Amino acid sequence: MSRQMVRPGGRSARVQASVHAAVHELASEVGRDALTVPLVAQRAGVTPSTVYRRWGDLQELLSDVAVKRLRPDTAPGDHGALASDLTAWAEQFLDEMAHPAGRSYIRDALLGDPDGSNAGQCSAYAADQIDFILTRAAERGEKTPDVETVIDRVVGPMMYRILFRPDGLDAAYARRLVAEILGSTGP
Amino acid sequence: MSRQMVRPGGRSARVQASVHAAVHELASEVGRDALTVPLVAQRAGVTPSTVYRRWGDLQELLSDVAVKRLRPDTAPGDHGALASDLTAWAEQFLDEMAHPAGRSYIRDALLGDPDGSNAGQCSAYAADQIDFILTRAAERGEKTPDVETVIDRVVGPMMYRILFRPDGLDAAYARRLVAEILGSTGP
DNA sequence: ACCTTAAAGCAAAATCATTGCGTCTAGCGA
DNA sequence: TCGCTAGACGCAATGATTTTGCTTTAAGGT
Repeated sequence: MSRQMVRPGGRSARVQASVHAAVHELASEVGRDALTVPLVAQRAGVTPSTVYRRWGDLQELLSDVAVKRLRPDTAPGDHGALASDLTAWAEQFLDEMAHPAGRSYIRDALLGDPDGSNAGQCSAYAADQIDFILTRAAERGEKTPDVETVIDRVVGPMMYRILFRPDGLDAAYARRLVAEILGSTGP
Repeated sequence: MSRQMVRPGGRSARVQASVHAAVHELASEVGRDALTVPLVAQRAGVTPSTVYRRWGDLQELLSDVAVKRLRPDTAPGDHGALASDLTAWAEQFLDEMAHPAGRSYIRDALLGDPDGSNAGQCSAYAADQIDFILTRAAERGEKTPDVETVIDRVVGPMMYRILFRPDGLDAAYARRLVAEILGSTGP
């Protein structure tokens, strides 16, 4: 259940950071599939029981780390027009998510507690970014589709292909989806 | 890696059937999260090492079972027109997949060997059903979108919401997606 | 009917997961 | 500032799962 810190500062925070960093490092050293709780714990300098107590099991931990990694670290760029903003965002999204590492993170995020908000978090990140882009466009006076429409027509299809048919995805696909949605709503 | 049978008939097949059945039964008796390899093996009347040798780990086994369960057992119904056929199919698809059990199967299917074709299989099942519907409509002389378009505009969005935002999904959503795609291609 | 070999059983060893209990420390009120 | 207190961690014992070497079984071909 991804027990969150009750005491944000201090040791608790250090342990969390240390464990997250350990997952991160080991994932690239030995591969995601070779991760085990004892291995991560040793690298993090904590005991396995600490990890089990805080995260429950390896899946929860990985899910937790994945969500953090999937959080966008920067606001969508401003290219002056909705079409360019959305296209650039979709291209970058697809590029990051379609890489093997990105796919792993997504799958891990889907695995956390079923009712837990981990997958929902990821969805919310994307929705926030899209909302930001659309709001900015609206302030420019552009006619915009709403967030749900963009999710249905751009994010959904991209994610489906990333998860279920990871081959043959490229930036042109993202551009096509964006072009189609703007064509039916835009100027 | 979901080692397939090299010897289709005989003991190998019986073991596979027995193990699959055991997963199935136990999943409904004790819940999917309580499944363990030893438990499944005992119910199936095999030794755990057999399961580990054939499937590698529990995830692969569940993924294998999930794909089998997700295979449609019946051809899409004929309602006389593309719009009704597609709508009915989408409604049923959403209904089955959005239920907790369906979501579990999908998530399990996504977990198999990353390069393995388990997730791809599921996608292919849907594509086949859609192709069947579209081909039948074309034979009636109706103008139809192509399969990829239906996947992008109907299956992708539905699957995204099932996986990432499982709340507030209903048949009306499926109907809306189908209506929108036919509106832009159809009569 | 015999041979070959993939696949299953068996059992020991290794690794991982779980849990009770004592210790420590961050955060809080006096 | 100085204790309190409760949550979080470490340690260590216990139980369960996973892995592995070796043996046995039986399917499929000759």
